[in-house]
Amino acid sequence: MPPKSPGRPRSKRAQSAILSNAYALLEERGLAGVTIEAVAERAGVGKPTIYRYWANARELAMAAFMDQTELNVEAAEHEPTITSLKNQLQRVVSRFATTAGRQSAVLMASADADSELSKAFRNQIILKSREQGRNILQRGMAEGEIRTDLPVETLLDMIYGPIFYRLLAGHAPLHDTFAEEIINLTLSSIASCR
Amino acid sequence: MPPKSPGRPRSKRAQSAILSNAYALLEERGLAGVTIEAVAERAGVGKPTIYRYWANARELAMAAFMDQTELNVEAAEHEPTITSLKNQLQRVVSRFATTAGRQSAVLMASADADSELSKAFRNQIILKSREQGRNILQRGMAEGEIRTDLPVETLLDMIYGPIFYRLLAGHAPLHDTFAEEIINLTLSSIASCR
DNA sequence: GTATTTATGTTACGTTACGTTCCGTAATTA
DNA sequence: TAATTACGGAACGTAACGTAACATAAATAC
Repeated sequence: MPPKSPGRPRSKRAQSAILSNAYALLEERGLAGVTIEAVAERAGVGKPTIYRYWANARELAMAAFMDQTELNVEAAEHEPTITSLKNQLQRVVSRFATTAGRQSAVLMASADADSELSKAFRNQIILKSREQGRNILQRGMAEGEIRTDLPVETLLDMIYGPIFYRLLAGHAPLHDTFAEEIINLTLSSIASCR
Repeated sequence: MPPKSPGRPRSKRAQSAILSNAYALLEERGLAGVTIEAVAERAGVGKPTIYRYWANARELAMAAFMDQTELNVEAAEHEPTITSLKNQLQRVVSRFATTAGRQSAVLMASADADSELSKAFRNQIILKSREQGRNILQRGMAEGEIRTDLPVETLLDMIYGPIFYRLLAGHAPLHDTFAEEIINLTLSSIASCR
């Protein structure tokens, strides 16, 4: 299965040492602590090896964060929409209520909008939860649980925006009941008339 | 009126040249373009003069942004709460839907949480609108227009969070009807039963 | 007026991290 | 065995940092 090209194959050991040490530095010292030279030293790797894969320290930090993040949980089939929303939002809150999660807002803010890796980071880390939420809402609409006359994009921003707002401004922590409160507030707006 | 201390007084000309050129660079090239050396050259000022006032380029950029920003509009006395909210949110959207406004999210994200100037920036630029919103809501509660059994902090995050979420992720622009849509969605949650 | 004090702009310096280049060595295919 | 590709190490030029030393300018104090 490995591609039979000649030459020394790329070292999986180096690759994963780079990513894991970059992530560790991101947690310990924040984005500013993720310098190529620091990662190279801690990972026991040469600087050119890092530059062969990533263009700069920011992109490496994004790759490291993505490498450590998996948010792929499907909603249960016949769950009420509100329950699905609460569960999903709670998972998102848990992921970002960490030291490194806080840094993801910094990463996104400082990202070069044109780079491919920035787009991937935005889609996979920042916006994936929003896409999942859209799917849940649309299922709820199809099943008649959710009103269909709403500006869905704005509604999604009101559900997921508060998380990144708190990460950014830091005026309040992402506490346990945050997800539930958001969905409860949303609920009274979006539920079909009964 | 000027304090009668001996010695050459601090140059108002230098001070304002530094701030305005820093802001111009922030708009033209983003936060990364605001380097001390670039500002010093454009402002016709020595580097040590800048360092006498600000600790580093980030703090200077924050000061420059604050210097250019005034968000102090009082709500009309006997306006309905919903109208006040819409007007205020619309003003906030207008301020941040600019090139430099976009950079304010970057600034906040990269801010050193411990610095005095960072705290001032957070309070004056990022959170001031939220405080104004809280005042409007509380007035509405006192006058019976707004339910009083809601988690106000979370509600505020759902109103102002979407703005910074869009600045950060850039998945959609801050268009003209954004403020109105947010408040309309909020409205059905918070209005007293009629 | 002269001395004192404080700020200004210039120049120069050491430091950090950048991103690149070159090198000898290692690991794999042909 | 030859060819190819990746590796880690060392060295380099560059950009901007933040600081220090300096002569000069602009104010107050005597």
